[in-house]
Amino acid sequence: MPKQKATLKIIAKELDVSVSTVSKALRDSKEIGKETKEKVKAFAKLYNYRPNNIALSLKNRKTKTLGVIIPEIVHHFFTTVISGIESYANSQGYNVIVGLSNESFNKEVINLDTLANGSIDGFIMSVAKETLSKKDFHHLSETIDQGIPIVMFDRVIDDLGCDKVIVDDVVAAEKAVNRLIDGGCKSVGLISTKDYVNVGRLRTKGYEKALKDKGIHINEKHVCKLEDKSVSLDNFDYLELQVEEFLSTAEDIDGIFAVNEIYALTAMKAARKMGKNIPDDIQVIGFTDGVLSKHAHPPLTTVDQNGFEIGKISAKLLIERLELESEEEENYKTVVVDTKIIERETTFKLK
Amino acid sequence: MPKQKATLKIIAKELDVSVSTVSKALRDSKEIGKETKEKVKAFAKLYNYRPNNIALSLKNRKTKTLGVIIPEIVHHFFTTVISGIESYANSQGYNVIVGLSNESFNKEVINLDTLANGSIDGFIMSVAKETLSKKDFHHLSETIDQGIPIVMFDRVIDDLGCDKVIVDDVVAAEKAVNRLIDGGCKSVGLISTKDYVNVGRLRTKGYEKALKDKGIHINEKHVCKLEDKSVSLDNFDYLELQVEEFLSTAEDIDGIFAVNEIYALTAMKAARKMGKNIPDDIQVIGFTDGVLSKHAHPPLTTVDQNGFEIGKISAKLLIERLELESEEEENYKTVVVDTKIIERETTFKLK
DNA sequence: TTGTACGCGTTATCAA
DNA sequence: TTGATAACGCGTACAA
Repeated sequence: MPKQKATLKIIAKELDVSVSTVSKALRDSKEIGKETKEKVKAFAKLYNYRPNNIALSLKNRKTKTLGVIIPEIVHHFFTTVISGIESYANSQGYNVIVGLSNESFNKEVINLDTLANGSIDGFIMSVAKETLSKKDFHHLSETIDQGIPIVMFDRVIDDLGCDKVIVDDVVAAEKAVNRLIDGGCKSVGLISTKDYVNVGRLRTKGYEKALKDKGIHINEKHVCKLEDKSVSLDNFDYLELQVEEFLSTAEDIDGIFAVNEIYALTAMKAARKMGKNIPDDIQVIGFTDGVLSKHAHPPLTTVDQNGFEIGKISAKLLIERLELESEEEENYKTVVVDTKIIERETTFKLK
Repeated sequence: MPKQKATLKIIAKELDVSVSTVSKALRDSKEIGKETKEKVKAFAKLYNYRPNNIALSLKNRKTKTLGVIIPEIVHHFFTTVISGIESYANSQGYNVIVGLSNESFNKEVINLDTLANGSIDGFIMSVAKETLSKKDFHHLSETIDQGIPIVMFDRVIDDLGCDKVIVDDVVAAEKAVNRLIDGGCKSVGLISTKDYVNVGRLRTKGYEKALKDKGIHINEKHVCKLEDKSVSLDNFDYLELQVEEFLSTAEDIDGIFAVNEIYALTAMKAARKMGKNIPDDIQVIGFTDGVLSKHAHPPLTTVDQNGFEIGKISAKLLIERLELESEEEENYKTVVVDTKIIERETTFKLK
């Protein structure tokens, strides 16, 4: 077993030919004689030669790797997106390097900075919450200015020159609410976040729009906007209290649209505590189709964000841009990915 | 805004000095005059100069990036491990490149192959199930022979020259079973995988050991070994059938130790279907503390694998080996990470 | 104090 | 048909 890694140089020396001959032989150039070619190839196979990626990257000024920066990785939506990115990237001969911002502005900047120095050809990212609230996007515009394209998904910044992949939260929420109404609900309640959280605001908007379109008056007792630093699992108990209070002051609610899984599960738990049955007394639809929904009791009907598709499209947009010869083409796209409702057992079947 | 990326060469030309002067000035070499230094530094800052990682990698024959290859990323345990890896790696100036095998032997080989050609300095990986059942590890030993170190975690191959990070599955399983017995269970059932899955086999062993140590005869009707390509969520229905059958042929079971979350939840579901109450009729302990356990109904008592720690230690071991000058040191370590039981509501409280 | 030359591994171009 | 050279961007030993 050759402990030394094979390079063109080593093969050349061993075979007593020049480096360029070896290179050409291996790439099957017709410049090289049949005999030499065979000799070189046999030797290369024996020594298990592989071209050195780094050298190629340096030469081609392309690394064929994508930098993905996300706020958090222990999170179903983001991992699904990564899955989609990997899948498409690999199929196109690209690798994926992952950076985590942990929702921190500084870590996001550092990540961007380290990777931008030649390690990657372009970024796919979802912005950290801190960055969003700081509204400081100079690191993003700077990397774009340096000629490194970015594709943003989900948490997106409006006026930034880059491709974007999003879900239409308003439409998705409308779908969910309509589904509840079609399933027979008379009073649909909403469990959302405070309005400063982007997705919460948009999904609330969708809720309102759906009701208005059906000519239903919006009862503010049916709307619950939770203060909730991070939709994590740690503050679950506090959430529970808030939701119980909400449900007990709006006894007539027979359908709930919750803007995420956790809220939906909390609502189900609270309802059950009040002796209500799901879906017979209250139907529930959540948002984001994660493991929780699938394994809830009963399994939760949800609006699927389609993370895999988001990832795939993001990778596609980025790679297309990377491989576009003319860098002039600055017609940035925003792709809206479709959502669909995954029917499970917290809603009645439609006939 | 400079659209062109700054290089030493460009700065040198612009300032009409030599490339090495610029290089030295930026690295604060005392060889360079104060004036020149300042001039160069100012210019570099203006042009936002950063050394090109790729060129450095080529020169140093080190990429300062770690390749992580895991079977699946939409999976709580693995993402927790990645989190730990990232955290330590970044603190040491390393990046992390992620490859997914999707439990496939071929994809694992391809991933290893593409990354091994200079893109990374070493691997951290958990082996695909298919690789495990094929028992074909030539790709692993070959990359090690090429001088690229591997650290394996969780799904580990015994006779392979590399560092390993594992949880003592036997002991952890024993703990779980003992906990059930201490909690009053008379007939503890096991839901595990077929024996060729390493962790399944070891946890089964722990189950058997715990019973033997208490002088309890092992009833083969109490043991269920599921055939299960990937513990994913897609084949849930099929799983359910198998578990239901198992439970109905062993009616006396009053405690279940399941080797993963999904199996545990499936068991709970099946038990409930049979009219049994949890924990009153059957107590349950799962393995791997993920979101599912936390939000199960009722919340599931589990053995926590401590993925973050596993990731951190893996990264530490790998980086230490990478930065070891003497490559001779082949005293490979196997670190055993401790597990603990997270008490929730599928077991009785101990007095 | 500054500049030249070299090498990391590869390929493209041009010369032999 | 083969070989030498340059270049990608960097750092450093050595020469000026």
